[in-house]
Amino acid sequence: MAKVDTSLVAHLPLFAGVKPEDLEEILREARSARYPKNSAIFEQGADAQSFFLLLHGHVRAAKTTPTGEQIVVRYVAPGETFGLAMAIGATRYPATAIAVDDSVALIWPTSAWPRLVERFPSLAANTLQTVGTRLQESHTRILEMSTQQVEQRVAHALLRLAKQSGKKLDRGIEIDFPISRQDIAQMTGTTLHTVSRILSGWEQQGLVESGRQRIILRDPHGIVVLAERSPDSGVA
Amino acid sequence: MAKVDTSLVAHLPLFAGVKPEDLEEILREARSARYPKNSAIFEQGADAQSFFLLLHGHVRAAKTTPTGEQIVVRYVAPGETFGLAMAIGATRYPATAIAVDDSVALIWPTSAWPRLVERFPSLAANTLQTVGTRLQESHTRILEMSTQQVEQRVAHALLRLAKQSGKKLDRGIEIDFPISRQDIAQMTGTTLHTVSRILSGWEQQGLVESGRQRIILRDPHGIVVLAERSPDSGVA
DNA sequence: CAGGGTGTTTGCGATAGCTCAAAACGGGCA
DNA sequence: TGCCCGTTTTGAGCTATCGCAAACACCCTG
Repeated sequence: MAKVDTSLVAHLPLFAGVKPEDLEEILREARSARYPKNSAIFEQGADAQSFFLLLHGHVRAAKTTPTGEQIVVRYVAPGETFGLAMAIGATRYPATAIAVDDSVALIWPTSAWPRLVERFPSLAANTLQTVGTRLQESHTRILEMSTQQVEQRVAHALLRLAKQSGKKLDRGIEIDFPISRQDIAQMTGTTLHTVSRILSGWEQQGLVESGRQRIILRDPHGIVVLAERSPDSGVA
Repeated sequence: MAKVDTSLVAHLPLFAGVKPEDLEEILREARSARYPKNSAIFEQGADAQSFFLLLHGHVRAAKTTPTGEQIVVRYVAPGETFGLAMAIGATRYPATAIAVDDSVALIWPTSAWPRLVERFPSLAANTLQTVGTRLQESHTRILEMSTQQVEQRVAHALLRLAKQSGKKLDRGIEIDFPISRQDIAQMTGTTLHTVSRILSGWEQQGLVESGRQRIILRDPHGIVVLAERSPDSGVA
């Protein structure tokens, strides 16, 4: 277990207002681990023994129904925390976390959280902020699912992914991790078939370029237009 | 402005782990106000000058799209906090809060939050817990909207309302505040027409008894069955 | 007690998106 | 290099739910 360089994480929102020497103390309680592509980090319903800070790679958090349907709760990008069950008073993970790319994360034992929060109250405040933001985003998503059609929802989802994990290319913006039609369907509350049809259409119009688990937004602005277009203002 | 009796609020999750004398200090910073039925407490987009703890009544938090569509984010019951924009680092309210019944709330100025959290770190921890729980619920709602049909979603919504704000009657459980078909539609991502049709059907089967802004679950268990029934297992 | 207004019910198309089915595709691995 | 498997595409019906429209019922007010 290599020692973590504080300079790599000092700027993260989680550690805002934490003194460098304190940060070192916090990091001493963590270990780091590597997760190969497609490996599970934790399973929904399992005992929440740890919480995580993603350093490299990308992680998909998904929730499964008793009947086996899944939705993608979110994609975790480097610098973000996940598996914070303890912070919300849960003892089990409410979702499953899978590395969608080779990934590296810092891991703290859940049991360390109360002590850390006591010693460094800004941790609680910072986490509150993050969780609050996620709650907002979650409400936005509900609003979208209630009021928008599938095409607009897919547009919004891609734009968010591009903002969070977009890689600038000459030809456009590429989503920087493998993502399937199925994944997008599970983010937007539709089926992979519908997503496929939509992307095919967009490809024809030159809005995107896509392939197996790969999407490039060639005309981000055009997609913004789609995302904001009111349901009936179709091109005559 | 009458002084608030600590015994009324001491047991609330928000104040868990706060010493009685500290609680008094916290309450000294608050004032209380009365909101008549159907009055606005704050508007989406307005400057978040205060945060609230509901003492009596019921409050509906709703989010509006640029195009005027609304969804109900949640109903606030007595003992719950709302308008915590500051906790999540926002300066404007992300939703509109309306008293659906004559209501009374404690009000703190947003500016007091940082000081309070500094002096009483358990406030942050407790709030984190609450917000985390709401995030969970929010994810559950997304899961439902993605995977269930309208009838099941309405069933779940009513069951949650009954649990949160149900009043036991001989004939069943009554939702203890005025709620319209439209409101339920905005909680479940459908239209008031569809909700009306569903409730009419249920009324025929003796599952509910309902009228103008009033719903009584006459057979809660029957509704649980509906809520959990897989999409296709209709009665032949 | 009548009037007006909000909330509710119900009918009747219209349709977005689902389901089922099958073929084509692409990439990694032996 | 060729095979195999997971992913994507596309077609063709089907239906749950919406959208519109109109009639209705209840409650509060004057």
